[in-house]
Amino acid sequence: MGSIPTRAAVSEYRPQELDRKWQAHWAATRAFEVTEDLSRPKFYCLEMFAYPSGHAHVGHVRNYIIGDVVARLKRLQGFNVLHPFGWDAFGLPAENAAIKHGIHPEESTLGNIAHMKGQLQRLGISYAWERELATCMPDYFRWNQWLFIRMFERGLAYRRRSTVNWCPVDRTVLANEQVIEGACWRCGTLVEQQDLEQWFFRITAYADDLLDSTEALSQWPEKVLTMQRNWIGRSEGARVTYALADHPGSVDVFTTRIDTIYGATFLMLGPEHPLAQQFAGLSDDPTVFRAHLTRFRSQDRSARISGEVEKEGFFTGQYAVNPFTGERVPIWVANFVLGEYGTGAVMGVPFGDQRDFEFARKYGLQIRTVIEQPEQPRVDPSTMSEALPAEGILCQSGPYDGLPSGEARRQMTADVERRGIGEGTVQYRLKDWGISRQRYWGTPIPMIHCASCGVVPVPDDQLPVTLPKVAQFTGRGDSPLASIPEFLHAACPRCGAAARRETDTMDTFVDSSWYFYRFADAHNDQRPFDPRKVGYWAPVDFYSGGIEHAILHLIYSRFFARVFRDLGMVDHSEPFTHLLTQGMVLKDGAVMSKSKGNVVDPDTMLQKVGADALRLYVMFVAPPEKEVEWTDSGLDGSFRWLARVWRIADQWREEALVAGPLESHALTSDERTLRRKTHDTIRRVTIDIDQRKQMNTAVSAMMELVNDLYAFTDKGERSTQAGAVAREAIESLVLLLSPFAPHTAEELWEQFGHQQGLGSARWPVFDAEAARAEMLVLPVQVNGKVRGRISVAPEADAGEVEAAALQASSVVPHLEGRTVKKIVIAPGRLVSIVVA
RNA sequence: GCCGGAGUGGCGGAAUGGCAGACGCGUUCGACUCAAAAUCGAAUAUCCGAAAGGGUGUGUGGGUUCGAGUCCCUCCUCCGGCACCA
Repeated sequence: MGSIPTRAAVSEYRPQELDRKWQAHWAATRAFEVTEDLSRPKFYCLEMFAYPSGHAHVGHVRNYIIGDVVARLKRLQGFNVLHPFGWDAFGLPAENAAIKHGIHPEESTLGNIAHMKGQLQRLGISYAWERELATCMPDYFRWNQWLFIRMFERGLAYRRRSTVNWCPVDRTVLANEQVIEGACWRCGTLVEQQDLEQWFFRITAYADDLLDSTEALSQWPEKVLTMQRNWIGRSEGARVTYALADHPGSVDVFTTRIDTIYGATFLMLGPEHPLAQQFAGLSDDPTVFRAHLTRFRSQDRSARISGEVEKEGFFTGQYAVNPFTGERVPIWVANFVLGEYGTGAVMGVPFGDQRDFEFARKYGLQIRTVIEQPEQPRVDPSTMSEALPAEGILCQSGPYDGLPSGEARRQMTADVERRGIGEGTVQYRLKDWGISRQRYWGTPIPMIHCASCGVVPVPDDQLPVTLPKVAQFTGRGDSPLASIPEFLHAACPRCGAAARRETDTMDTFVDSSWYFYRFADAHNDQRPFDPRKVGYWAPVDFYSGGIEHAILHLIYSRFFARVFRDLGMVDHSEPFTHLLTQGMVLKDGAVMSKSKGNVVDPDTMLQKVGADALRLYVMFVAPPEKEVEWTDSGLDGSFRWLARVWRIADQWREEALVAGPLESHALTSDERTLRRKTHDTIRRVTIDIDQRKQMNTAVSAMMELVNDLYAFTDKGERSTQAGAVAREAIESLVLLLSPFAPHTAEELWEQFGHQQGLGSARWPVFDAEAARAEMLVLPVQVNGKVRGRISVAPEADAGEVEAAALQASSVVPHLEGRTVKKIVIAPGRLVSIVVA
């Protein structure tokens, strides 16, 4: 039974033609450009901008499609939608390519941008391209410099010595990302550590703000919030001063367990601790002492590579006084004490800390029981096989005996404060953000070093400090800018004397920490942005991107939002209201990469099936957060389905065009059924995209509607209203589909007689009355197993439903000879009968 | 080690505590065709059964409930993050 009536010849679905036609139309009508409009609600939809590597693969593209579905939905819902795109255009790969191939980074970057922009346009992503920005352009990075100076003025940008990764063969500093298992990614040489003067951003000033506000980010994935909280790593404790026993001076330690201080039988310094150096001089053999220190310090780095390094230490020959017990305790240097956390020194409590326990056992240091559990005998240290970190009741702790741990911490902290030998403090794992890069292809740090005035900012009216043209990239020497005399030599802005320009550039994460504000006012040449424009558009309502930025970019951006807030330029603290972290697209079980040769090129797919099938497939294959494996057969399926939509629309077009208005009271049963499906689909697709961000189930819902449309068509029913009902179904479908398959949708919309285009269409409205079922079919369970089903009116009361259930022919046999104990009715869901 | 997340057909996946496997891929069958492709339709967890029907089934074992993929507890596996943070 060939179900398709053979009236007119069915027109063929040729998506590539539609892509061209509608992309040209959108460009000509500037369909996605926007301006501020206070009469309409705004919606700022953003995908993380791209590093212009040269070619976007389908893994990148997935993110842009997710954002485009949301942006197109929101436009149809009547929002004024800002949906911009730009380029994270500074960075090491371009500079390394310059070293290797001799192409200037600017040239290769701009070329890559042009190519990738073409790729995105061919996908029909609805960007407001007039707001496009590239961070490597002076009209963008001058505002990095402007902001840097504002931060410098407020003490949020400062300079100090710090340790960096240094490759001795390439003679250059490497970013952490470029250190692969302790070695330089380019030449494979083991990376060394060097102390250099570096610029830092004082992100730690906002540690509590950043931490506390995670509570308010209700539309962020819990996973990302957890990662950020761990990264900030707030821990409450106390700083306690130990006096040296035999010399003037003291050592501060940080502890979260001051309640165990009576068990602190020794003290440990990290190898970087200044006192360790001093003690070397006092020791019997300073040379051996210093050799140990050096060995520990180099160990610390290799420990990160190999994982575990055995806990080791040595006695310094010096003693400190435990301020609570008054005992002399030996001071050791230990290889596992971190110089950069807390005070760089810790008290050793072998009873309660596993590391201290192992250390004490190894070197025969005293272990003292200071916590006991109610109703249990006091632990004998000689029988312990591991530390007992649990809280409990203090013992052998002088006047604090009998106190529970928490209360003891409060009292003991108060007591050290009263005695002036410490205080309650908070420590963070978060460190200030080192932004100096000894590289060329980045934003020059706008500072001048003057022998008499010190570090002086470049005056605002001399910004931007631009990058000098470099003819040859050798990859040798320190900062490439340092070897360019025209750049290096500058007059001090304050005294006019000959001075030296800062030759480091900024970490590219600076560029990406505020680009979302610049999009609101992308061409402002007076300031980074007009606060009124940002006030209209920001914060970003929907932000999507890779999970790899869960900490880095997303915490830096939250930090910058606070800086702008405190500069009075934005009125919020959180820049991204709703965050979606999209999963990666794998091919052959691995992340796509050029080196693995498993890249799926979107352009190849576009030639094969068109933009819409690619977009639809990527949305249908799995929920957006999930990692997915690319399959060609799935793509073919999406193409076939779009062609199926095309054909059914073609079937009904003529009848739809001549059909009169839909009269809901005059419909046949089949017509009412299709109508119900239409409106149920509107409801489901709207919720799936708008609220749940489950694009895959939205597509499923549309597929069901199309299946029902075919079934409806198959019945051959041609009442006066059939065309009107089919028209409503197809037009609704076209609108629901348009965020996913905009080219096909525009074409069908036009074919159904709409001259205005989807730009002036409105998202379909769910009609609850049309979606209401006439009869409900309820399953009937007997003792938890489905034994039959009954058909009841939606408004039937409990008594009627109960009676129908008990009389259902397939149910009756299961009730025979048994007593009905209970009947549970889940309204509109099922009936559950419990029998004895 | 600590902190997250996840385990459902051959595959991707779906299920406000209410008919497990929607939708799609694949496979099989039918229609159309001289034939094939495309298309349209049907079937497709598993076991017993000719069928009607029945049993079993969402990593493991328990629990709560009239009812558990979903909630609670135990364990196993996988993925991700942090990892000597005192």
